[in-house]
Amino acid sequence: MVDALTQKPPPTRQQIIAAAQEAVLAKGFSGTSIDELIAAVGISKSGFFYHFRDKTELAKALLQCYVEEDNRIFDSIFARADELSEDPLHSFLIGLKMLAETLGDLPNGHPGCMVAAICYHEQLFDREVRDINAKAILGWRQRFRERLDRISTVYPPRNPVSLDDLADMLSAVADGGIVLSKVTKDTDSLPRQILLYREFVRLIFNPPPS
Amino acid sequence: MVDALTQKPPPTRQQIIAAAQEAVLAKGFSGTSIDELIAAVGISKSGFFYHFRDKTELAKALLQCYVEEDNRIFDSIFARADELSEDPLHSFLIGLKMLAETLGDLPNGHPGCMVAAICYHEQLFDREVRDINAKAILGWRQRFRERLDRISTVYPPRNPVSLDDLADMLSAVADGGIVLSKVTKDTDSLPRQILLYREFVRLIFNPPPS
DNA sequence: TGTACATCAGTGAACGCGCGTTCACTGATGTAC
DNA sequence: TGTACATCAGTGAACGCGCGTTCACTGATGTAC
Repeated sequence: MVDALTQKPPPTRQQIIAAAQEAVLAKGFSGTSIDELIAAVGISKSGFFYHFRDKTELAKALLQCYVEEDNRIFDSIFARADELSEDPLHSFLIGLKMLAETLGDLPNGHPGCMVAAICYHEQLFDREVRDINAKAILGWRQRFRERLDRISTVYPPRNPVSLDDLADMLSAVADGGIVLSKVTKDTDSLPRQILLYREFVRLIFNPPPS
Repeated sequence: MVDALTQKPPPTRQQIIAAAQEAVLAKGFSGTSIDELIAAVGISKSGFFYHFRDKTELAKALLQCYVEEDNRIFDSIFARADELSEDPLHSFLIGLKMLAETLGDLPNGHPGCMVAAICYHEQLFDREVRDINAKAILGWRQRFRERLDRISTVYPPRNPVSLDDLADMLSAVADGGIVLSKVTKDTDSLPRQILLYREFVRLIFNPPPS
């Protein structure tokens, strides 16, 4: 759409993935037909099978794309946060604030989490796809766990919580916040949930007022 | 299964819904065929259409059943918690603990949240189904919001948070925790997320140590 | 108590459309010598 | 520079299976009088 006006349209494979992403998040995987994807992209059915051996390979690509994009966003947001503060707690809080803002700026709200969507189709796929999903979640755990570790050396937590669980909680609140937003059609409730999580982190690590 | 040994097997309609619930949470709605449901229940295809006008009416029944059951569980857990403490904060904390234990006792982990599953199929259904979904989430908000209101009159919150958002956060953490559990195959991470939420509530309302 | 009718909980056969997949083929571009 | 071959990014037609849905029908139970 946007690229139609610029020099190079995205390669066909990426167009298929983009169309599939939107459709799968709105109708489920089996509810999304190859016919509708090729109609959206403007190729023939055999064109689709040139890019993907079968439909489950599309699911794999969809998931991989989503996870990579997600990680790119996290990378850039929290790298920027690190530039703004050297204190690990402040940097994390700044990053969470920016994450909430980024999510709030999405025009139609977050389209949905592909990890959750695939999770609710797990029995349709082989171990490989499920492994990508598990690796994604464990990757986020590790990513945030590292920050929480650094924070806790400077600010010992006020009460003993598992830092792995606290790291996971961000994924959980995001996933749950997305459902909340989609179902209530309140695009702002996802960022507000992220900010609540931020408040929790602050309460846990902030030294008691002396 | 269990009822096969007792006097009366559950009525056919309930058997269909039970089979569908399991299948839909594992393979998505379109990925679940009527054929497999009637094979599981042991009736003919026309038998299915005696109970449901079409497939989307099954989705509606599925969702309604799930929400009602969920509300029954919340009712019983938090009623029991109210018996154990008159203090609104303590009662809520007790209820959350019991909720975590209940979820942890599920033998194969939580099978999945039907509200989230339907949410990721929204475009397949009409307004009625989506309304049931929205009403369910708003019902949970109201349910927990009332408790938070009572708590906050006794224990003014330590920092200004929206009690609606805090109520929603329980749904979000539960929904996200379910995905977390399913994807990582760690059935215990859902209850641990609930307990983290509990910790957050405690931190917000507990009076600072004097 | 017997008969007539109605409702309940299904059966069995058929239908036709849409789905994912395959296969032989093609024109444009790239590479070797 | 010309020719031969290979690869890329697809096309078009066909296939057959499974899907949701319909329709006429049925035996068992319940109800009216």
